[in-house]
Amino acid sequence: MAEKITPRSVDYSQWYIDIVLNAKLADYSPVKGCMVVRPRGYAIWERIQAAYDKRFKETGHQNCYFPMLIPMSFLQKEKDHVKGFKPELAVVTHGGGEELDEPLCVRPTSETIIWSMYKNWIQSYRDLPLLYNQWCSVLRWEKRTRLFLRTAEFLWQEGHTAHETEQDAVEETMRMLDVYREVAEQVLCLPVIAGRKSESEKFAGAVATYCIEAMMQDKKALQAGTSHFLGQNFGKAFDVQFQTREGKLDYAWATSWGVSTRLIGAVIMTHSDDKGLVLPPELAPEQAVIVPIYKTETKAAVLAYCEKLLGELKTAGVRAILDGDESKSPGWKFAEHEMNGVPLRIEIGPRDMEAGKAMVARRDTGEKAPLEVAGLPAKAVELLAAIQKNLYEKAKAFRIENTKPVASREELLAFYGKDQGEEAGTAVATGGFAEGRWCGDGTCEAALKAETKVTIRCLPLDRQEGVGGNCCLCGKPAKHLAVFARNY
RNA sequence: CGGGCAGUAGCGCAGGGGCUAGCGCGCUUGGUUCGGGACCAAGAGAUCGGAGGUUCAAAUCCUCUCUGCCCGACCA
Repeated sequence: MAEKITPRSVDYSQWYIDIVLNAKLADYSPVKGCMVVRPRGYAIWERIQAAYDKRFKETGHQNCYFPMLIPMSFLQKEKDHVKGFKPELAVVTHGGGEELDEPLCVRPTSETIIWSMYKNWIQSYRDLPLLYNQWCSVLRWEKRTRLFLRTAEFLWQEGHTAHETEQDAVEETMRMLDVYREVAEQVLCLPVIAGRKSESEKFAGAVATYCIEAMMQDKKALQAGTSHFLGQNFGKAFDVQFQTREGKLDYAWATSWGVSTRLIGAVIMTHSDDKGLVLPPELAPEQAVIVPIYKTETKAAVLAYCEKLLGELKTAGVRAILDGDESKSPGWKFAEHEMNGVPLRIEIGPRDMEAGKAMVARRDTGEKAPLEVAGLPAKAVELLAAIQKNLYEKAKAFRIENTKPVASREELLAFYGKDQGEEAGTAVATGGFAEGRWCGDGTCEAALKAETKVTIRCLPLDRQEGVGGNCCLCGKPAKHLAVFARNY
């Protein structure tokens, strides 16, 4: 099939949709705002899950499962929480043909139902910490949806922990933020900025929200994961009291943290090009594809040569496939596997066979070179590692290139261009990340957002020491170093 | 939820009151091909997004509705 991908320079949004659809990662569902994750997309999700789940276990967490339906009254117990989520709730009012006594909402997140249970399970400091996680889907009635980036129902994981002390909970919040950062960088090749959210961007019900923010190729920011310090808000709302070491009563301290299938969107928008999907080898369902090239009389020999190599690649730990489809020409297969983001393509024809070689092409750089087939499996492992590294480095260089320190309002406005926003159909934004000092006043931030749609993405954790000078927006003394950007 | 655009075969499109709804790609079958999206031949595939209405006659006109995309408002 000759589907064309809209080039990024023409329409970035359409390019993204073209990739998702053509690479068969997901499709629209009959239900508005929902998506079907297809096997190729789900395989990527499984790899993301595996990487995170391993680290959750290593940091002492256990998986569990809580119900999808939550009594409406539970949501109402924490006032900020209900205020934040009410507009996005789906509510079940009937069951078995009869109206329910109490409506049930489909979880938009599970703090409330989980803490209603924690009340029963926590009596003493000896019961703490409670370190639970669940992989599930949640539903938020979104007005405007985009495949993977914002859908009504999405897959995610939510960690919910209860602690004895404030310090323990804060440490947990930061520990999981660091797990998010590490996997994003090492496995997804996403350079991210770890930071704290401003008050206005905080999770409904949290004391503090921390996040990892990534820059997409259109220079907009994407929140890739969040970790919340919930204080005693839910402990109090659900009356989760425990006896302390001193014999007194105290409310449990809480955290929650989540990453979602949005990460797949982040990977696509960070690495892919106009030929299609580009995937970090660690995430790629297939890491190498062998494309045999033969004429009728050379077919058997070429295929045998390919089969042998395929076996060796697998033995070396490479997820390799042989594309033996006889109804497609080699050229078609090249384009197809590029569309699908297979990191390495190995072309083998009679000429290579005679020379004891194979033509190896890298998806990330497009480089193509004949390699000795004898050492190829080991070389493939090296190349995959090199691609993994290159994708991260390239994305990081792009972010640095498009990050600018700003000292004044004028500089900031100039960075984002006079005419704010994007024209329809030319969705590559001006600007990028602006780094500026900030007074910490929410009105300052709100005014900027109203005028330019630029918001404070986060206050980077490692850049807050000795922030002096004045707010780049209002000129008053600054308290923080902030990263500004337009965002998804 | 507001403004704009679009829904006709799996995909991309044409047809804008009239008789059997076309085309390209893809798909099926057979054959020839095979180093960057091959070719020939023969086939299959559509209640024209849905509902209602106007009419002798509706894919085509009218009303409502659903879905997607872009822009805005809202937002983990």
